[in-house]
Amino acid sequence: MPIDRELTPKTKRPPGERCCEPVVYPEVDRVQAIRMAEVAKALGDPIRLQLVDVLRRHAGEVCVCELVPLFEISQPTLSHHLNRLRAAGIVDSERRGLWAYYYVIPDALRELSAWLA
Amino acid sequence: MPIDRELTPKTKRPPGERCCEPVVYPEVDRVQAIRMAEVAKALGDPIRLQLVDVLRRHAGEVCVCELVPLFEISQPTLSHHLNRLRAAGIVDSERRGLWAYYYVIPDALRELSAWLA
DNA sequence: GTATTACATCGACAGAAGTGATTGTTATTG
DNA sequence: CAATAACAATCACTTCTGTCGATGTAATAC
Repeated sequence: MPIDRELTPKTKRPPGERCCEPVVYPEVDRVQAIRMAEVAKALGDPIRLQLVDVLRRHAGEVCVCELVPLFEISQPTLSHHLNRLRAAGIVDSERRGLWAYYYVIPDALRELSAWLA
Repeated sequence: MPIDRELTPKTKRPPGERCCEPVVYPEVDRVQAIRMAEVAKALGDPIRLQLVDVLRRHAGEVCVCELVPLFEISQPTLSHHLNRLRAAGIVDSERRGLWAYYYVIPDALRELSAWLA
């Protein structure tokens, strides 16, 4: 697939002169990139992505035991995935009696979403 | 942080009767989730995220040797990250003489971006 | 009290991933 | 031709990640 922008070819440097100085720089700084990459990494698993999909449209409606049969994984593994989502700041939970209700933290996905758009 | 929706608490099941049937389901199916998770995973590294940030605003302008000094990693490691982005279908490259020009594939991020929004 | 249920934590394991030194490949220069 | 430059590929190493079985904990039911 060709690209639609003009290439700006370089000429070979004279011997001894090292490669090009950078001419462009990232717009997102390092700290921002680390934050967004952490969120992206947490979403980088199909099960976690579907979990977030369920949770953000049914906050407070589903307990963990209802989530387990949605995926072909064991309960400890699901618990682990929820932990990873929590560590990334994407979800949090509330306990009511025997049941735990997870929900997506509002605006947790906003920075990444804005950058992607 | 409390949630703003009403919880729908369950009552304990009678002995022997196993846990709740799922009442809600993901809206994104498995195949879709695998695709998007693959993209998210590739973005789940600060360097790769900044790489995409540079490339999508300067397609065809930067050769790899200009990218190396932007990050504190070796050239083979940068090459490895570019390979991962390519494997995820996010970027592709074109060779011109000694130089390789990477660019972000149009719409490669669209599905994930749309789901996040 | 005991039994049971929902969920978390721990331990272990295989496979994936990030890193760099070294080597290989291709193209340009002289 | 030889020398050099840009980039990719290989190898080795360490750390991280997904998975499950077993165990632990807290709450409810009897």
